[in-house]
Amino acid sequence: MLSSNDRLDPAFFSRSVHEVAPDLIGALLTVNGVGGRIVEVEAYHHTEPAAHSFRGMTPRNAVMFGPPGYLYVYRSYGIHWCMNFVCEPEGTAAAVLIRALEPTAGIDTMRQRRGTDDLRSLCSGPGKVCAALAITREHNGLALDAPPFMIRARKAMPRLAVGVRIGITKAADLPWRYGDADSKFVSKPFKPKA
DNA sequence: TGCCCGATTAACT
DNA sequence: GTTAATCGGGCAA
Repeated sequence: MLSSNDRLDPAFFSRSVHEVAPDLIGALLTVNGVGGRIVEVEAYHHTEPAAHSFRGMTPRNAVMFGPPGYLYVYRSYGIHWCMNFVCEPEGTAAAVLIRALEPTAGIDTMRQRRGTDDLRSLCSGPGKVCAALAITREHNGLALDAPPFMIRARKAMPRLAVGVRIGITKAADLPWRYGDADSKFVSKPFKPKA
């Protein structure tokens, strides 16, 4: 699952999105050395209607149907980019959306790209993450275990939070949003445990 | 070809 | 809390 240098490889991503998603919380993600600690993600699976892959393969979502450990990038609301890690065995068409990072590397670069100095709003949302990391259509379909990407397993176990996904209307009740319960860098607070 | 709507964000009131 | 910005994908005709 982990290579000797703690880099996450395709075997890590070949598991269920519901194992991969929580395991990504606390992992380090950088693109060309710029990035931070993953604090919020969401899982998407072809069996539920909120997933882009729900209605089969199209030119846009083709990468989701490919092997795990690759990046799926799409344009959101005609304005933003969102990045996903393809998971599960090839052909499953499941992925994890990266929703928020705690900035740790290349902070000045991210401040410039985002046009703000506020650390908390630098990467607190999927569109913001891609803006800060300069992710665009060009990165769609690239392997995650090779430059410019670097994904390292977490060093310490965070307290996990789970909730419903944000900004969707279909399958809106599925609790497939995962986060670090103690991070203040998430896009929206997780509802406290009942 | 046309039409509707979205895995969002920032700037409003 | 509300809403405009902005455009490509997916589906109906």
